[in-house]
Amino acid sequence: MKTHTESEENYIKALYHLGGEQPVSNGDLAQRIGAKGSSVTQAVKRLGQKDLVNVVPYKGVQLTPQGIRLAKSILRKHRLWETFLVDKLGFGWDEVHPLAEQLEHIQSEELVDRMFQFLGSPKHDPHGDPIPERDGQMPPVLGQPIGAFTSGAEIRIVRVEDAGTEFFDQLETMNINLGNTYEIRAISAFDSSVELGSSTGSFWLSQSMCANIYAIQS
Amino acid sequence: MKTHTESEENYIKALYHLGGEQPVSNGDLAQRIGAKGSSVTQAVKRLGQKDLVNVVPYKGVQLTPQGIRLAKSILRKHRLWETFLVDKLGFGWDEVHPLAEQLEHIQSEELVDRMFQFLGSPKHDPHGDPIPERDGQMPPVLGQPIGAFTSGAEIRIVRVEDAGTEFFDQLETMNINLGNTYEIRAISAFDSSVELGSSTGSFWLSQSMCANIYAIQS
DNA sequence: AATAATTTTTAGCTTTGCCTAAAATAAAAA
DNA sequence: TTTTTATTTTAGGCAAAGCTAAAAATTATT
Repeated sequence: MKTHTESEENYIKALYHLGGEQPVSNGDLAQRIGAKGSSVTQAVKRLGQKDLVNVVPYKGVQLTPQGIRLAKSILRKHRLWETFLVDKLGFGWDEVHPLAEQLEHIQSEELVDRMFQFLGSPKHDPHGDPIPERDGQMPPVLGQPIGAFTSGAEIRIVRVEDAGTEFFDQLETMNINLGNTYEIRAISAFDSSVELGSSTGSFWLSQSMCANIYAIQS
Repeated sequence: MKTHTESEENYIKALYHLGGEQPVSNGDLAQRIGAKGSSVTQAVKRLGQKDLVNVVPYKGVQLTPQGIRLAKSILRKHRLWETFLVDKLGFGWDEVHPLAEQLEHIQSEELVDRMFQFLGSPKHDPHGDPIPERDGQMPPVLGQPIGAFTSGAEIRIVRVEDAGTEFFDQLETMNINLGNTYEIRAISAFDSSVELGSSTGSFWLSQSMCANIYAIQS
């Protein structure tokens, strides 16, 4: 696999994040990358010449199969690094993202493979997001938002949205972690907040918290 | 500490490698970096504007105290990453250098500190080279070339020069590793090769091998 | 000391990747 | 269906980093 610049990889990542295999508008891409539209126009032109994207002027940009492969390999690296940083180095959930953005550009298949092994062949990263496999296959996206369960359900937290530092802080202060299990005690008809119960007591979770926390029936 | 480009960091590293705190000629630097003299001239001009080096045209370039601090911090990262790759991921001695060259540019004090802890606060990297400390202090450079010992001495291997893949391969096939202990059985008056003995037998080491392997009396 | 050889610098060109401002196109409103 | 608004592209600049070729300075050799 050829080698790409960091900027190129960032565009590919953004494209995959925004549209997956679907086309993405110049404007959305510009916003995501944090550059001006004109810069994006030429950047995607360069990517087009490398057959990583298809560009239809004034219409949108779409990843080619090659582009998708690359996007997944970057995502794999990103999520493996996050797993390493949290599991092995003891970083907090909210701290690892910017670091992983640097580390994901390190070029070495061998390193990725060894890291994967070292981490115990994880299927999901510390937020519960699926880590693409070597061949590009995606493990299942786990869980449903807590708000989707009905009263009485026994649930286990399996994933949290990357909804910013304040959200992660709130999780921390409420001592909510992946793997925790709760019983849904009540759902407010007024504001859709949810009462979760465990052996150590019970507490209420706002609707916006619930929307960003995913669980499965256990 | 401000943030620098990878190219800048590579120049600083090369400067430190070639001259330490002493001035270095344009030509030597160019050769080390793998660029043309003219490119080096402008590069060091840029570094001069950032107060990382002092440039005397036609004479040479010298790291400033700031530059030295930066050089050591890069070297610290490089050697910590090498340690990680070998100790934790099981890479071979000869494989880690190019990878560490990428990883040494990752910007995060926190990451370095945590990695240092995770590795057990190592003082030397897998080749036995000293890892600069947080504050820039250098642990001792260990050992003397094997050729410097006299017959009968009990020695322990503590460091090997980074003398290329073939050298490392040879170490591997001869099963020579850091920490191994031997007795110096004989020194050839003809070609200065050395006979090393251990519990499992004895063997002869050429002068060039000896020159790149460092040991201490044990 | 004068000339020859080497090293270093300057001048000018290339690519990547970003910018602003103006022109062109597409989408929405009248 | 025009006209207005919003989006996208082109055109022209700028900085980092590299290059080649020519000029200048330094070092070495008669």
